[in-house]
Amino acid sequence: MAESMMGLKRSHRCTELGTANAGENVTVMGWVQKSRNKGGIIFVDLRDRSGILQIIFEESDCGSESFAKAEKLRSEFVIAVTGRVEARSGGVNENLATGAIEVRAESLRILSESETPPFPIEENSKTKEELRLKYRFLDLRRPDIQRNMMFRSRIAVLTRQFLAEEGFLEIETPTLIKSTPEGARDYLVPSRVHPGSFYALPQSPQLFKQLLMCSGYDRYFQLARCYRDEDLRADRQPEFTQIDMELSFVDVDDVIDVNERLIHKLFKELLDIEIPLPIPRMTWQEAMDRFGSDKPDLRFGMELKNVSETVKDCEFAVFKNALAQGGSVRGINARGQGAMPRKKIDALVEFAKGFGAKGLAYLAVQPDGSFKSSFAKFMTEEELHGLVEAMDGQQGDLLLFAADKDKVVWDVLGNLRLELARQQELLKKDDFKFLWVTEFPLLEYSEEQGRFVAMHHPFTMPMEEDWSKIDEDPGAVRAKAYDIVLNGTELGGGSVRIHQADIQAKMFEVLGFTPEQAREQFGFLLDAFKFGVPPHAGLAYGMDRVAMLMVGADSIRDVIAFPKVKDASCLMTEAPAPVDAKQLEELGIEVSGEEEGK
RNA sequence: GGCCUGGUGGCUCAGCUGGUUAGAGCGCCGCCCUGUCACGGCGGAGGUCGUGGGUUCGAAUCCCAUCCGGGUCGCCA
Repeated sequence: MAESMMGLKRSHRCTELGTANAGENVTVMGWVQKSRNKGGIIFVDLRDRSGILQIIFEESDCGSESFAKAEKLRSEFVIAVTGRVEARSGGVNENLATGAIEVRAESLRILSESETPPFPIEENSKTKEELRLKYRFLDLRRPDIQRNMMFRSRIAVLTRQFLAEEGFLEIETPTLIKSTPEGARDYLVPSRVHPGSFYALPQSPQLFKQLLMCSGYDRYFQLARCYRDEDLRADRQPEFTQIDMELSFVDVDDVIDVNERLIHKLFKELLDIEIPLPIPRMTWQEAMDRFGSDKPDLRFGMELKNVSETVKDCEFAVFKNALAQGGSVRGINARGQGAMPRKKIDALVEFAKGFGAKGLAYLAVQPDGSFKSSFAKFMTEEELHGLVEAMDGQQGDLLLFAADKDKVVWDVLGNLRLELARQQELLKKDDFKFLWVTEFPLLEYSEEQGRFVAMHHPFTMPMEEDWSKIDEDPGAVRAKAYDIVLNGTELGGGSVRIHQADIQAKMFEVLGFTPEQAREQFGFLLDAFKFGVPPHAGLAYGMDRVAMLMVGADSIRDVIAFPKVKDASCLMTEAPAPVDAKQLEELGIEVSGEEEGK
């Protein structure tokens, strides 16, 4: 049934036509969004990636053959229409960019017919994501997803353009690499030629971009696909794209400068939003103390206050014990929430427990100035007033306190702060608050592994003034590492890298690598560093997250053409899937009977 | 792996304190309609209530298991 488009050439996309084209003969092609057959006159909404255009069919214009075909049109048929652009003689449709015009069809070809799609191809789809992802090729036809994909493309193009102008070279690095046990789990790829040996897919191009600096390329970037075999989240996919860069002969400020200008350009050109420069900076310590998070959302206040000093002599056992064990007591002030019903407060307590809190102490300042509190009976009137004052508590405020180890207190209050903001709808998607978080700890202690691990990665440069503490107090050493944060999301991160062999050797030692293990894992990098390596630093953005926040999507899946679901499978292709025994045999991989039977 | 949440015609949902032939809107199919654009009118088809088991005279509804999504904690150097 499908007709050929021989002899036809598309002249315009649907919304490239306007009143200025009235009288022109045009050829448009696309999908039938909707057909309205009035009997002797048929209106067809034609859709392509640019938008919608109304076609009008009357037998006197298009002839009986085309008219008969027009009567058969159904949703998602692919058609080509040649005709004349006219100002509408009926009413203008204000909802359509092309609402003032229509194309009066002179001929119609049905290039492809369509079954009725399993769900409507429309904006703001209410269809379950499960179904949309199974038919992702149809879902991708929907205007909002198409806009997202086009927006994403512009991010990529502008980024390339900007970085090229700044002297960056786009260089590709391998995606079949050597596995490194630190960090996230690797995806492994078996080698046929080396049975029993595996490549890993990169979690990032980290080592290669550092080698490029050694090799003198000076400024590198890449839109790099990266892979991490960890569980998914709304903003995490097993494969994702980094805007990855590395620069030689620079320090922190140089990296920040060029990236602030990149961010400014993207927001200006894509959203016409002027991001004020310089972007504010905050040390990791300050971020934790004020917001309980290393990626604070600055769209609202509700900062944490440390009241350990204020309550240190009180008789409330929860506070006392936390302090006795070296922890702290901190609080947040939910302004105007003093009348929150008990049930809702209890829900907040449960929420807090989800982040490791044993409980959550609260104090509501009543309109008459009296207190309603879960712990008032353990404190003197004087102590209570001191606490309220320390929290700047006004009438009608709700004060919430967590007491525990610092790490728990930060986590609990940092997340509680976000939860309260969500409840009060303080998080506006079109409000973009950037922040650099700097001076991250170099190392953090892993209870699980019983040793210090790199917070960023083992090649991160410590701050010179802290380096002397590496032996007696490794946890106190700060790093020349920085994250770029937007509205509570970590958009990207980077660091100055170690380029001195002695510091690198010490790092490996602290991380528990023997010199042999370090050699085995990173020998090529250590070798490279023997032959003249420039000081260098870099940064990588999660490009999907950048796109997600810029378009206001709730999930990273909305800006990825073919995303995977929670268990890292693809509902459309059904990857991953079992493979032929013969394939496995070639790879030298044996399948145990148990697995086979499963 | 834990916790929360959802699965009922093609789509979105209602029904869920157990009780006749499981409803609605949209979509779909047929006929009619020359200015529609959420077109309209008339008629029609379409559902093993995710799957399996159990309780019961009787299960969409209660119980158990399991599958498939979503959120989140762990995890993500």
